[in-house]
Amino acid sequence: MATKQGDMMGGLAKGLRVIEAFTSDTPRLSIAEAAAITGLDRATTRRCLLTLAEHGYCAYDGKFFTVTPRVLRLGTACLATMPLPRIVQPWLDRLSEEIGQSTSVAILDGSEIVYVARAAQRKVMSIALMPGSRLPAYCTSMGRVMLAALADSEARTHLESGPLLPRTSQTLTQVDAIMAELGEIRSQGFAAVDQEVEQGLRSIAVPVRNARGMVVAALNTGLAASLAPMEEIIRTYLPPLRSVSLELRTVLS
Amino acid sequence: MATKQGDMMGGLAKGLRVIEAFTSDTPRLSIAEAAAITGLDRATTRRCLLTLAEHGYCAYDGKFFTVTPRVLRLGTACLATMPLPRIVQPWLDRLSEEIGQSTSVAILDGSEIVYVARAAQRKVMSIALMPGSRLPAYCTSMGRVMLAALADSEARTHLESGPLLPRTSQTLTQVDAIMAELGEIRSQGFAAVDQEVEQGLRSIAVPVRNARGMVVAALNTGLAASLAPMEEIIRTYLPPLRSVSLELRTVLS
DNA sequence: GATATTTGTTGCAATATCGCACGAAACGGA
DNA sequence: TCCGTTTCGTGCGATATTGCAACAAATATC
Repeated sequence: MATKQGDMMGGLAKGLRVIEAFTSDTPRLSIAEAAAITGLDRATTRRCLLTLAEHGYCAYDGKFFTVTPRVLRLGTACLATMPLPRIVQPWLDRLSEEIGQSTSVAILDGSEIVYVARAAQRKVMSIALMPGSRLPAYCTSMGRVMLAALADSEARTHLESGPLLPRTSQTLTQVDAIMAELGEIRSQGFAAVDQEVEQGLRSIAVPVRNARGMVVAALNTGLAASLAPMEEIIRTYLPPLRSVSLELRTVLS
Repeated sequence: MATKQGDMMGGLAKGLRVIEAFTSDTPRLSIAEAAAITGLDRATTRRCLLTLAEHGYCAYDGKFFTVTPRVLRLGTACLATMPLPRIVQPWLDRLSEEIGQSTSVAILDGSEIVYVARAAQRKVMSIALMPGSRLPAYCTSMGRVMLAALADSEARTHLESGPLLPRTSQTLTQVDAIMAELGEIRSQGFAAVDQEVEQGLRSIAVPVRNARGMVVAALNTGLAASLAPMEEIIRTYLPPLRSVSLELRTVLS
């Protein structure tokens, strides 16, 4: 019953691959370039792009295609349908004000975390994070908290699905080392990451559970490593994070 | 040459319509519901949804479909390819700090504005705005600034493309009245909107031009109406907004 | 609890798409 | 400018998709 041949639409799947071919590294694509990235035939890629252009998702200057803000509608359809951002934002704002640091909530999508809400205070990371932004799960505090909530086999699958790049000199890049860390996180109930995502950034995260106790997201805060040692960060910020997580548990269905 | 029959992919266009059927009002859809919204045949809708599910864009519990965070990738493909957010964010942060108010940058997409960057200070609006959020152009300061940059006929087309709802008692809802306001904005170089989007919110916006002088976005700030009369807002905040807009002009290609 | 309505699924003929192959056009390097 | 290379656009047979119609299962209505 699953994946029946006649129930699939090849054209749709191909078109979505073409949309995803547009990244910050390749914001403008010719037909041949898009074909090379997606692995589709040039003729097919061309038809996809022309269709996307016809419906306003792409702009075409006769040579290059670029995606238009219209495609944002596709993505925000998701954020819009997700009650989580709207629910957590007030808590995030209050928490951020209380502790004087940026706070974020993210969910897990495969081996990546996706920011769904954020209350920014100061800029500590070089990258600008906003709802929809993605970071790999293996090296982020929120990612590890959510991976730790999965079965070992499932977490391992996600860790093995992509390259574990050493983003800094301290990044754990061995699956077994990260699996061991997940065990630690599971028993202590939070994740602490010391400059593994970015040099000079320390962060801690706690799981966010719904009323049934399932981990549905992660809540974190991060600050410049120069401001405090990890131990002090945990002592200072873990209690308020846990407190907000507990409150959220009662309001999340 | 444009819109040639054989160069279009019906399946892709239909699938995108199905994705857009998911909104905050209708976050969970059965096959028949999605078919009703999109106007597609039930069989076709089913094939679209199954394809989306197969590729991880939808989740299916046997009865209802929901979009997954995976579709955010489609939308953020756009934000990621857009250099604008990354470029303006530092300016926005500094401006926001300097004037002590929230600032935003948005672009125009048809008759709507789309937030692409934002530096939040205090919460004045009831709705949470973030990159990707949309508001109608006709009643927002940024929307009017960008409509004013278009040819009259084009601006009018956009104004007439959707209903001009009175969001507050002060919202302009007549096309001619808004067109007159656009003329005013064009000559004075900024837009001031007094509680037309939301009761108790005043905002002003200036155009953001690229090096060639084309209006590519709008920059605004807004604050609670109780804090200052419009005149004072203009006197206090217009100069710093203009200053940032001028600086941006030199860095935007 | 029986009937009417809606919904999910499938068969099938009409129709559209796929990807290969080919010619034309654009590009790049000497 | 010339030639080699790449890219674009298109014709076509093989193949996949479309939407109608029909039916069974699930809901809704009385």
